[in-house]
Order: sequence, then C-alpha cells, then structure tokens
Amino acid sequence: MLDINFIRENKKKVETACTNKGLNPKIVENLLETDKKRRQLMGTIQALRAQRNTLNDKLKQKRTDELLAKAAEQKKALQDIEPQLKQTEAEFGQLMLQVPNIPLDDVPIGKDESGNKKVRDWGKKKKFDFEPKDHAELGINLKMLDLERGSKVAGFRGYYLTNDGVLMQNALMQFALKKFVEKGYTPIIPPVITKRQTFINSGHFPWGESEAYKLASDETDPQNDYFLAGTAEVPLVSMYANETFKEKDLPIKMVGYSPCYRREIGNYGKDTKGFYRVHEFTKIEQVVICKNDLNESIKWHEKMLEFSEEILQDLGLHYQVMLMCTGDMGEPQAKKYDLETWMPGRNGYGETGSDSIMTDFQARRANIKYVNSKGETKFVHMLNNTALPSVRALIAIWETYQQEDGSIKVPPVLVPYMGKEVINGENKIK
RNA sequence: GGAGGGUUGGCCGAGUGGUUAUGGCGCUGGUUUUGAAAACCAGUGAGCGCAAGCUCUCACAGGUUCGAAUCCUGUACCCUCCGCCA
Repeated sequence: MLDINFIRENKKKVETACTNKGLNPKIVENLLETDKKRRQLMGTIQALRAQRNTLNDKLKQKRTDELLAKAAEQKKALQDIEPQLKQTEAEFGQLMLQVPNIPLDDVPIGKDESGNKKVRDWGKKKKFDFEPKDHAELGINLKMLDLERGSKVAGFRGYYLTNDGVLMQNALMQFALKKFVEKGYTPIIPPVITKRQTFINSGHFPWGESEAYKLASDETDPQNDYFLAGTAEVPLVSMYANETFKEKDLPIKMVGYSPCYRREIGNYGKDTKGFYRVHEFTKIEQVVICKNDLNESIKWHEKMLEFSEEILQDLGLHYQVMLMCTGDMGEPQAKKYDLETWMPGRNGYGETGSDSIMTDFQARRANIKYVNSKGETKFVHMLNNTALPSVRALIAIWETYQQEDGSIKVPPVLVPYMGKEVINGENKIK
C-alpha cells in the first residue's frame, strides 16, 4: 500500500506506474474521487459530532427536556449520514489495495519478459559428448520420480519423489539453511495455512487470490477465510504485523523453510513435461526487514542476490541474473531480479529465484513500524528472495550432472548431506 | 468438545455510563555539568487546519444510550482448567 498523501501529490507518477505494470490507471482517478468524497463526509460528520459533544457537555451539568430533545435530533442527523461515510471508507480501502508499488528509476519499462535485462551470468552451459536426457527420464530411470502414480493420486502435475530424490531434496534444503544460519539469519518454519489478511499484507492479494488454494470459508466474514501460502514470504511478512521495532533491533534477517502451494491456474497447459511446474514443492526463502531508507534496501537487495548466487555457485550450476521490467515484476515490488538456472533438458534457463525490494509497501499493509533514534515512528522496509527451491534445483542438478551411463554425479557440496557420490538407482548410502 | 478469565499507547499498567483516558518505564528536547550519569522542566497515538482549535482512537464488528474503554451481542486472538488425541 502507498501513502494516500503520496498518491494525492503524485497522481501522474502513480498512474504511470499502473500503466507500466499493465494495470488500468483509471483506479487512481477513482481512488482520488472516493478520497475527496470521504474527506467531505468526514468534515460534515466532524461538525455534527462537535455540536453533539457540546450538547452532551451541557446535559452533563443540567438535564432539561429541551436539551434532550435537541440531542435526539442531533443523533438522528448523525445516523442519517454516518452509513454514507462507512460505505465510502470501505470503497476507499478496497481501492487503496489495488494501487501497485512504484518501480524504482532504474527498472526498465516493458510489457512482458522480452523487456527484461540481463545483468550478468556465471558458469557455462554444460556441453555433453553424449545425448543428454531430461530430468523426467533421469528421475524415472533412477527411481527418484514417479509421475504416473503422482497424477493417479494427486491429479495433473502430481508427483511422487522417491529414494535418492528425497535424500537429495533434504540435502539441498539443509545445505541452504545451514549457509544462511552461518550468515546470521534466523531459521523459521512458518505456518502456511494462513488467513486472508496475511495474503493482503504481503501484497499477494488482491491480485493473486485465484493462485492460492482456499481451504475454509466463513460466509459471515471473509476475513476468516484460510488459504495455503505459495511461499514462506507470506507468513514471514506478517510475523511481526502490528508490531513496532526499535531501530537498534534492525535489520531482522529471516530464512524460512516451508512447503509451497500453487494452483497454477493461469498456466494451464504450460510446462507439462516432467515436474518443472507443480502444485507443491518446498523452498528456502529469505526475508529481511530493515529501516526506511532506500539505500539500505538497495544494499540488502544486492546482498540477498549475492547469497543466492553463492548457493548456485557452490552447486556448480550455470545461471543468469535478470533485471525484471515493469510489466513482468508484479504489483507489490519496486525492483526485482530473477535468478535463472540453466537446465539442459529444456535447452534453456528456468526461473529458480526472485529477489525483490518491497520498500514500505508491505509494511503499510501489515502495519510494521520502528522507532528511529529521533523518536519518530516509521514504516520498515521489507525485502525477500528465494534462497533455494526444491523441485527446480533438482531438475538443474540432475540434468547438469548426468553421466553417459545414465547415472548422476552428486555435486560435491551435497555429498556429506547425502552420504553418496553417485546416484545410480541403488538405494544405498554410506 | 466443555467451563472460566483476559485483550488499554513503543512497553508495563489504572480506569465498571458523564470534564482532557490515571501513573510508571522508555524515548525526544531543554536546564545543569569539563564531559557523562543523576536530578529537574517540557514533550511523546492518528487525522484535518496557518493558527486558535476540532474530530477520531481502549482487539475487531454491530447494538443500547442524549452520552460507551466501561453495558449487550457476535468474531478473532491469548491464558487457566476439564475431556479427547499423534
């Protein structure tokens, strides 16, 4: 959420942000009209309430029938107009939630992924002197993946991960967690069954509601609806909702470990081969809370990216860093990098992470503040970045580390976590 | 599932229908000091307004009342106990 004062003073800028992010800029006009109406109603009601309070002061001292009659009249006048304000404020609140964050100045303007800019890459595309297989074939041959039974039981995009697939996923998660704990992050397993407000706080709602699995519904109050989070970012952003930090306690560095649930409703028929795009996976996610200072946010944004790159480098995976353009970055973000890892089976890159500056957009929604050294209360800045996702990391590793005999070499950093150096379909560990 | 008790400002905590929501801690500014601490003075929820000032705010949402932190109803959450349970 943006500051309404900022929107009033920077109407053009906000409209441009809407246009560049592919949203209808008309919402800004609607919002400002509703805001005007709301403030007029507030003025009228304030005057009426002032009159009422004066009357009540008099009544307190002396009760007369005349005063009581006047007071009853006052009450009626207020009762006539108050529902209008209530309605207008509800509309205002809904419109405020639809205004996106403003992209930073160095974000390229573009409609879709073709507008993204490559920042750098690391490593090289793996060359094979034999015909390489894709992850599905490798996984099935080596008894790590069962897609047929997965879809029998869980439907389209269902999968069973088995044997060394399980060991490698756990190895990856533990490897990444340990790295972030060493860097001073607090490891957290958050709840992923969370309330509607949690998704609004993180900025996933209203835009992404159809992407989340809805669990329970309370017809009397939509605030009591429960959804499954698609990333640990959702519960981590709200962990400190409605709380106020002291500046000396910042930054807060969290590394979440959670399952992730995604309906993939807008991606029907996309990436149907193997288990590249699935409804459930696990992920290690970084969330940082820092003070309200853009330079501080930018510093953390780069640092968080570096940490995620370090993991891919340790795993020996070739990747590229992309700076997302306005049309491909999502409504709540101010700037976003995607990390794309080389996957030989796709003969292309696949997204394995995204690193975002949220400025105070989430903090306003979640009401997370801090008191600075001057005693002023401000909204915090928040950032998030994937540390490592399970499924797509497995794909990149299997495909990159496959050998001519059909086996897969375990990346050296994972050997201590897996207890073996080669995956060859035998279910044995050292 | 059942019974009871709670939710007040950055934090603690008083307030059971009627001035301006006690008090303390912390924080900010000032006085004093070589500097600091201590002490003392002032400020310290939000909005509107140049200002005087006005309005809102006691978990959230309704209701009763001329008037609600206070009474009633619903919801969320926390605590204690009973039952069930991996």
